[in-house]
Parts: sequence; structure tokens; C-alpha cells
Amino acid sequence: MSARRRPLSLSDSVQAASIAHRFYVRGESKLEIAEAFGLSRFKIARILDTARETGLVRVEFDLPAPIDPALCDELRSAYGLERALVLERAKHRETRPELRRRIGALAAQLLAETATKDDVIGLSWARSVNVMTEQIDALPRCPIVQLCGVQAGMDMRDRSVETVSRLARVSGGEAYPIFAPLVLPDRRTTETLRRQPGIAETFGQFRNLTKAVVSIGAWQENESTVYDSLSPAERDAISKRGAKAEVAARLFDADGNALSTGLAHHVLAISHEELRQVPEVIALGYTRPKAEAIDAVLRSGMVSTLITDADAARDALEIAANRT
Amino acid sequence: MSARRRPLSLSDSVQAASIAHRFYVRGESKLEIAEAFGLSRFKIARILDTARETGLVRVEFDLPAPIDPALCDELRSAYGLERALVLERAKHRETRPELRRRIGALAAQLLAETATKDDVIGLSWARSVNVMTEQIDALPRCPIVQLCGVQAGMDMRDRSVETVSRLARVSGGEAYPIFAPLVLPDRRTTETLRRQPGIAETFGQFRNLTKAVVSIGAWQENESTVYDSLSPAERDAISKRGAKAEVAARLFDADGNALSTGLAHHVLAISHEELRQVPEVIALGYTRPKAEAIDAVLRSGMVSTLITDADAARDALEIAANRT
DNA sequence: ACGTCTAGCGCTCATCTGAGCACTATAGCG
DNA sequence: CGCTATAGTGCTCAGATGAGCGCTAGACGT
Repeated sequence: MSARRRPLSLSDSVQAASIAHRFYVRGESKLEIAEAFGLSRFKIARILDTARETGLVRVEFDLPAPIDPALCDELRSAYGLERALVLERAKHRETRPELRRRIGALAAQLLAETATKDDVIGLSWARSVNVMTEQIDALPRCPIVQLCGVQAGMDMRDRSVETVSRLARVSGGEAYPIFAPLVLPDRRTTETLRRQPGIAETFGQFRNLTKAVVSIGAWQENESTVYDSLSPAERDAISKRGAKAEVAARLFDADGNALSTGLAHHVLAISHEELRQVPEVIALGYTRPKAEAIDAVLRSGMVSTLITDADAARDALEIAANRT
Repeated sequence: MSARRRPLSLSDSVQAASIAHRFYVRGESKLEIAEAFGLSRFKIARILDTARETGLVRVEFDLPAPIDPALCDELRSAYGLERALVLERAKHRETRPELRRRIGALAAQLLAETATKDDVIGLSWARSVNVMTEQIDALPRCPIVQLCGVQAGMDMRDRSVETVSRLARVSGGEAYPIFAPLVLPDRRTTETLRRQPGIAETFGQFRNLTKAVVSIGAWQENESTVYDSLSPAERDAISKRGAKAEVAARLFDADGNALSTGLAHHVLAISHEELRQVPEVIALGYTRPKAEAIDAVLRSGMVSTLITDADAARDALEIAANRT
């Protein structure tokens, strides 16, 4: 980034460091410093500039979590987000569950500190959301609403329901679960279930949501539990329609447009429109293969906060930059 | 130093860090940043201030040597020095030889990079000066002048002479040694030696000196090789005269005034006056017991550069502050 | 409900700062 | 010896900045 020009001499370095200390740490003005050192303020300005350029002074950030502030800011402004949290790249290679755990921890911290008793919090079905709830041990007394049915996977039967009730227990607020599968065989079954007392009540809460925590899936194998649960024929049909991303079984094309396919009629989940109405949508999306999907969902304008890892963030930013 | 007020929330921290990154690293103006974040520039200014106060952003210095820039600057301005080099406090407790080695290394680096072929460099007799020369492996071709006779100590027979000739060998310039003891039994012997061909020639060089490297001794046991070599009677007589510090066997009182005692007549060394005429005097003084002596010598106005350790620097600054 | 207190915010104005240009000193070269 | 190239320095002026003040909103006791 900053090519170290020449390794300044010791005494110059010390002088520059002293000046930088006065300026950056003690906050003195360049005019004051110039007087103290018997130099012109222009000289002081130039010394400070070269000190930064050569890396003699470094600015470090002591954040309460391992976050890369530069990437956060780039993502935030590139997509017009309210905020972005980008996990710092780990020193050593990280397994997916490890990464998920750290992403979940960030989300947990964010939710725990921003939630108030007046919030109505929605949770989509996702491993990362589940991992998040495991790491929350205090929350104001507010209702917890399940945003979509349960995706039965080998390792996580009923996990979404568990997630909602667990968080409601922590919060002390009401739980609005959905005791039904996410993907159903046909439209009729779906609509029948949709009118079941408990489920209808939960769907009725969608309009009251103030916060939602969702996970971003990419429309490809192993990057979306919904994708993985469909028949090859339906997957491909949806792919052909241009689907790139999935959030709570709702699809988005590369430009972030809501995509209406046959799938929409046989899933139990919050609609595109209802989700868009939620004031604060926290989206979790991580690992490089998801970069395109993250880009797509962010372009939809639906997300207010993205939580991701440094690799995915960089890839998404590159995609955004190439589009210009 | 800066009391961390309250541990800012995660999202505030990230925002503050992003802002700090833009401001300190990318160098954007607060007005630009304010626009990008949709905040007033005042808010940006306050966020930056609190970020610094709370320690969220830290400014670090990557100096080519382990130096404390804040203390350097304080010493420099407190005593009106041209420059001060203060060794950072080591992580673990350091033995005196270790400390001396690091002080010597600093001096070596400074001398090596500031010396030019037009310089005439004087060296006083001292362990630290000797250690310095051991760590210089390149020097412009300039004369090296011994500033005082040899203080015979158990572990360093003839070391001063060796020091001068070693450095002259490195430099390729002329060596002006003093093959005689520093402290002599009486005035007559001293004056006789003073007129010896080689010695007189060296003394003749004193007026040409452009740089001198000297060590500061405190007028107490183990803190000055000259003190240690005198009889108890003479030590005390000199103490009673108010001697606090010694440089090349020349004495200073607490206010930095040159002190003329009987000792002056039986040592072979550069005079107060000749030393004061040297444009650049680099003084080495380290360890806390020497703080008072360092204070005294700096007050004499003779020193242009001080090289010391953090503990001694702090003590000296405290002495200076209490005097006000 | 009412006043009081406090924290947070943005405004004004005097001061400080940066970009760009012009001047000076030094070194290298003819 | 002078000429030129170059780095280093300080000036001007428009734009950025900080200190201090007053405003507003929410918290709190009465």
C-alpha cells in the first residue's frame, strides 16, 4: 500500500516520531509543534506526511471483536448499508464451522447490544443463526419470531424451532415458532399449513418485525440448504431463471431483484415484501463461494447490516467494482 | 494516561474505527467523512476524539530502534537539547551490561549516520563509549581523538586507547590517543605528561573537535569510574564542594555549573571550556541512580544529544519538573 | 404536570491547514 | 566559472477545523 521510500535516519525518525506523538496522541496543532521545534508549519506537515507514508507511524484499532474496519467501511459505502461487520482474516486456515462460530459470535454481540424491549426479532432458519443464538446469554424482553419453516437436514432436525424458543427463553419474551417444514410438496399443503392456528399467528407477526437475522445462501450445491433439498429438476429450473441467492427460501437474481418462481408457492416463509419492510435486517453470509450471492442480496437494498468474513467481503467488493 | 471511559458498543466501535481509518490512514477530511456517513463534521470530530481517548485507535511508532518518542520529546524540550534518544523500557528486567549494550548500540547508530568526513570526533573514556565503538562497523574517514586519559579498571586495561584506535581503524582516519592514565598522583606529573609529544598533539586537537561522545558519571560509588578511583578523603572533599556529576573527569554541581576542584590539576582530560566549544556533544547516561547527574550535566547546556534509558529519563524529568 | 438537570448536537467565528507555486541552495556538468 | 537540475523551503489563499455557546430532548425528582 505505502511504499517505504527510504529508511529514514535514526535522528530524523526520532524527530518525526516525536512530532507525530505531539500531533496524533497529544493533539497539538501543527503551528504549536512548529514553534516548539523551531520549524515552519509546512515542514511539520511534510514530516508528518512522510512519516505516515513510510510507515513510521502506524494507526492501530483496538476493537472489541476481531474486525477489519477498512473492509467494513468499504462494504458499507459500496452497498449503502447501515453497517457492515467484517471478520478479520484468521491467522491460520479456518474450517467452516470455526468461521461460522465467529460469524455467529459477531451477530450475537451485535444483536445483544442493539436490541431493546420494544423490538420484535425475527430469525430465519440457518446454521449460522442457530450458532448465533447459542452465544447470546442476555436480551431484553422482546418477542422472537420464526421467519420460515424448518429445513430438515441430517444434523439439525427441528433446529429452527429450537433456536427461536431458546432465544425467547433468554429474552423472557414471547416465542412465535413455526412447527412445520420450510419446503413442502405442493401448494395446497402449504396453504393449509399456512392457515394453521400457531403458524398463522407467527405469520401475523411478520408485519410487526423490527429486526430480522437472516442467512444468505448461494444458489449452488452446499451453499444453500434450500437448494440442497430440492430436486435436480427444480434446482435447474430456478437456476435458469437467474437465481443467484436465497434468503429464507426467497430468491434473488444477480441484480438483487426478487425472483418469483414456483418455489414461492410451496415454502413456508416470510415474503420478499414483508422482509423488505423490516427496518433492520441483519444478514449473515460467509465464505468466498457466497460472494456473488452476497453481492446480489445487498443490491436488493433489503439488508441494513451485513456480517461476513474478510475473504467474502473482498470478493464481493471486487464484483461490485467490476460492475462500476 | 487516558482513562477508557466506557467500552463503546460494537457497532459504535466499528463506525468509529471506520472513520478513524478514513481520517488517519486515508487522510480524508472530516467534512468528506461527515458527508459519507451522513453526520455533521462536529460529530465526526467528537467521534475521533473519543476514539482516541478510549484507546480504540492507537498510534504506534515503527522506529528503527527501540526508542520511546514521547520521552525523547519531553527531554529534548525540557532541557533545550538538540535531540534526545530514550531507550524503551525492556519487557523484563535488564542487567546493567545489557542496558549498556543497548545504549551503546543507539550511540553507534547515531554516530555512524551523522558523522561526515569533515568531522573530528572525540571519545571520552567510558564503558558505554567503548561498547559503542564495538558496534560501529562503518564511519567516514575522520580523525578520532581521545578526550581523556585511561582510567585503569580491573576489566578494562587500556580500553580507551583501544577504543580510539579501533574506531580510527574503522574510519580510516587518524587516531589521536592518550597513552597515559586519567588520574595522576600530582600536578607536576600531570603537567609533564601533558607536554609529552603524543599527548600534547592529542590535546591540540581538542580545539578542532566537531563531535564528542562522552559518558555522564554521578558523583557516588559505582556511578563514576573517576569517583571510584579517588581516595575517600578526596571524594568527600569534592562532594562537599557540591559535585553531582562528572564528564571526562570534569565536575558539575547540581545547577550544571562547571566545578573547579583540586582534581582538575591532576587529571589528563579535555577541559570544561574546550568541551563546551564542541558543536555536537553526545552524552550517554543511564540507570536511575544517574538521573540527578544527567539533570546537572544537561543544565550546563553543554550537551546537544542525550542518550539514556526510560527510567533515568523519567527521573530526570521529574527532577526538572520539581524545580520548575 | 412541572421545573431542573444533563447529555448530545450543531452553529459561528477565529484560527489552523493543505495545494500549488515561487524562491533558494546545492551539486553536477559543460 | 556559470548553467542547469533538483531538492528543499516558505508563501498565499481558499478551504478545513476547533473552542465555545446555545438549543433541544430525555431523565428525574417533586
